[in-house]
Amino acid sequence: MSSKWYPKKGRVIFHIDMNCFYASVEMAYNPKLKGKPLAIAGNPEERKGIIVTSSYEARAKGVKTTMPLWEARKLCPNLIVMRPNFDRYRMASKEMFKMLADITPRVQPVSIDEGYMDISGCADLGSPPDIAENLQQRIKTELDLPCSIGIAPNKFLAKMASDMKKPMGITVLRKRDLPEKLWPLPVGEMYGIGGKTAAKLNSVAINTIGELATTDVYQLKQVLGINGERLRNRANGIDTRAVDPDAVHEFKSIGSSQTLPNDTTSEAEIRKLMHALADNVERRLKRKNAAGRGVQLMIRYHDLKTITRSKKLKIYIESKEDILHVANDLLQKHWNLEPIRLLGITVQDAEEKQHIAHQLDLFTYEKEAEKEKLYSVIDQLSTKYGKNPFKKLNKEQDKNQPRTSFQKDFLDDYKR
DNA sequence: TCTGGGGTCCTAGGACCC
DNA sequence: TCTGGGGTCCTAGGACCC
Repeated sequence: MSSKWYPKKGRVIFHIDMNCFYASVEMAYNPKLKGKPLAIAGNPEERKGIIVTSSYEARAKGVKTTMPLWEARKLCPNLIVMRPNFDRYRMASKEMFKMLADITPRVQPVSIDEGYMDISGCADLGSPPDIAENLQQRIKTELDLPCSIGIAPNKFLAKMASDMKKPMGITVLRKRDLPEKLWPLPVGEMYGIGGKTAAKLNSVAINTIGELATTDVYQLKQVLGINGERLRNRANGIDTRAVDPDAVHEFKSIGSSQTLPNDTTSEAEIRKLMHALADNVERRLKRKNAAGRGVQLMIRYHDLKTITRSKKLKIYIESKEDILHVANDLLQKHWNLEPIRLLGITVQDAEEKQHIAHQLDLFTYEKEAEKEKLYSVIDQLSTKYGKNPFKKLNKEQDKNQPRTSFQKDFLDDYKR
């Protein structure tokens, strides 16, 4: 019976989307909040008072994500405002993903409150709508959290489907449903199309997803470049991306940024913030047992103008001192001395240490003197041998080749 | 009284190499 | 003799998402 749901070829993908996640977790913790207009927001005293999430009761009054707190209060005077409790949200998220993993190992978390599942091989558990129903009920009963589930032959359609019925919705979106369920929607509703792209499309009289689906590819490319083709495919229900359970480990950057209480040019304040940011990045790198090969500094000025300046490195770094060293250098070079509103430090090209191989040996030298020496050697070598001596070194060592003269030179230089 | 903080992916130009 | 074309790396910015 149920197996007729499973196509001979092709897949069955779920997208699970937790409804108003932060607000729902708070209500699960404190049921007295249920049925009330609740908003999770930053600190209004530090001008971070924007809405992060709100309950449906608050949304009914017009409260929206990213709205400034004062505006939300104007729309909804009895709004209950809470600061975020990230530890709670992380715990709830972990429990939720465990329940997904009980169904299949093919689970790909995409954020704290949503993820994909590939249940193509789960015919013995029942029809997809039954599996979805059981999962939704389990999350509701055991965690007291509502979610919506989209069922479709690929990730894009599953994502669009989960969005169609909230809260506690289950929506099936098959290819044959597209003309009726997907195509009438405005292009701006499509995942991957934001304000800018929607405006561009509207300017050439493409207003619905259906119109996007049937517009000539070459015409679309004129407006959107290569992305035009991809979006057109999606609008036609074409998306071959796999559900990848490992994607969650393949992070590429780790950053920290913060808006200052007031715009400032005070070097003491700026230095303090730079330390805090570098410290935060170091802590999170450690938690992931990772290191990175580049540092990016972000400066947002008083007028909201934002610049980023980055520096690629020849070695992997992980310590606060190294991160700060590079970030301060960038700040010194690029700060135009105007009042600063926000600073951010990001470590780029990050990798788990176990994947870094030989470079690791190099940054385990902990003593400052050794490190200084290392840096200067690297600088000399890079002028001598090109941009990335270590890459060459690795390649050659990986092949178990005898030492080249290059490697000998390097080691001799380093010992000296 | 101006919109936070965490990310990813893509583009485009210049440098540099072959 | 007089300037092609492909490829990669680096950097900065933009768009988008949660």
